[in-house]
Amino acid sequence: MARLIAERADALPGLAEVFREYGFAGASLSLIGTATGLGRGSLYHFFPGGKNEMAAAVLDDIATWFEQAVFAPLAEAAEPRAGIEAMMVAVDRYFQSGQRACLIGAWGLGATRDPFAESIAAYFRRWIAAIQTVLIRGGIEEGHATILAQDVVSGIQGAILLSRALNDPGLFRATLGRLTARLYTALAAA
Amino acid sequence: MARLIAERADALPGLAEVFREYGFAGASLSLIGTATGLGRGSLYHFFPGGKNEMAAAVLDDIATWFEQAVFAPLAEAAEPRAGIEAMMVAVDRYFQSGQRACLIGAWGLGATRDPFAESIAAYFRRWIAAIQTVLIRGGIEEGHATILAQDVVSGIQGAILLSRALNDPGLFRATLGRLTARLYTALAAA
DNA sequence: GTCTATAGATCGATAGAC
DNA sequence: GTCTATCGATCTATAGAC
Repeated sequence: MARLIAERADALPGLAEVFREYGFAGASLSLIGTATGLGRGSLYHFFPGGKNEMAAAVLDDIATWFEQAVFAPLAEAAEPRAGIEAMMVAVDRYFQSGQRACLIGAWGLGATRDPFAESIAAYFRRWIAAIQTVLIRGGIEEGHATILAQDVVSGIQGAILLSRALNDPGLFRATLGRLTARLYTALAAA
Repeated sequence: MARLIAERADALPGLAEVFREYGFAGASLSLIGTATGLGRGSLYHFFPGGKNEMAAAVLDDIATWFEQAVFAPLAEAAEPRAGIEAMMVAVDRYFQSGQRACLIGAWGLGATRDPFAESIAAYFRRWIAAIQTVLIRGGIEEGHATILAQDVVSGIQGAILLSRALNDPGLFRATLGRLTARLYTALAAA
């Protein structure tokens, strides 16, 4: 039987879960060891740079995942509205209707941001650009597309936060629906 | 000359700053001692329950501050639009155009939420209710007022997060402006 | 590559002098 | 009330056996 953890990448989901739930400072090597099933020796074998390297790898992994599971379907859809719909479905699933926090967003709020500031900023810049491109392709003027894209990303992050705080997944899904409708309206008017 | 820290309340701003920046787990007693100018002995004199009691006191203090500095002007303005304007000005100043994180929002995203879940939820419920009341007073139907109020609170939180992540205070102010405009439009149509 | 043992630092919290 | 000293626990990281 194959080992459960054969390479570095296999540890990333467990790592992400612990970091997301406990933050960088709160994610102890004990918690990480339990979540990944790896001892200290193995963890430092895969991540010689310790927690910092683990965190960087997780951020990278999330960015890669969004690239293929969210931005690609958004850009490659035959039609802007279909792309937006695909993005929203992926977002709702990934964030579990707002009950699963956005690790990158949460880290941007505190001092954890500093060592990873550029990764965090790049993630959001990329997301905004991906939406903006689709809106421009749909005939919306560039400046307006920028504002709409920022509002959507900001709106999704706010909805995660509020939906989690109020323990109300319905609030997240309803907000996603209204954001989608706003983009459709803007596209219809363009 | 009077002591700088004469009572528990005097330590709260320093405590809030450390908790906001480093999170609950990352806020060590060393950092807290430096920020407040208090030794361990004094801290445990004022907060016998340790970090948990400090955190609870900070959450309480923030809720009280919002009550008088944000919700009261919102409710007591002669006219709904003036109340909303007063709220937005207070919010922009308090969150320093999005460069200062919302401690309560950030804590809701991680495991720190658990011991304080009710305080966190109550803060956001109260904020939403305060806006909703003003909108209803302005003639907006209750269900619509709920959605608008949720969108505003969620939008503010998302704008803090995105504005901090992108290090762009202008994004926060612009988003506040658009949220205000949406409420004005809804009020004008009511 | 994975383990245990442990170093060395720091953690939250307490005790007792003043 | 405030301090210093210090406890035991836990932390990150390393070392070395297998």
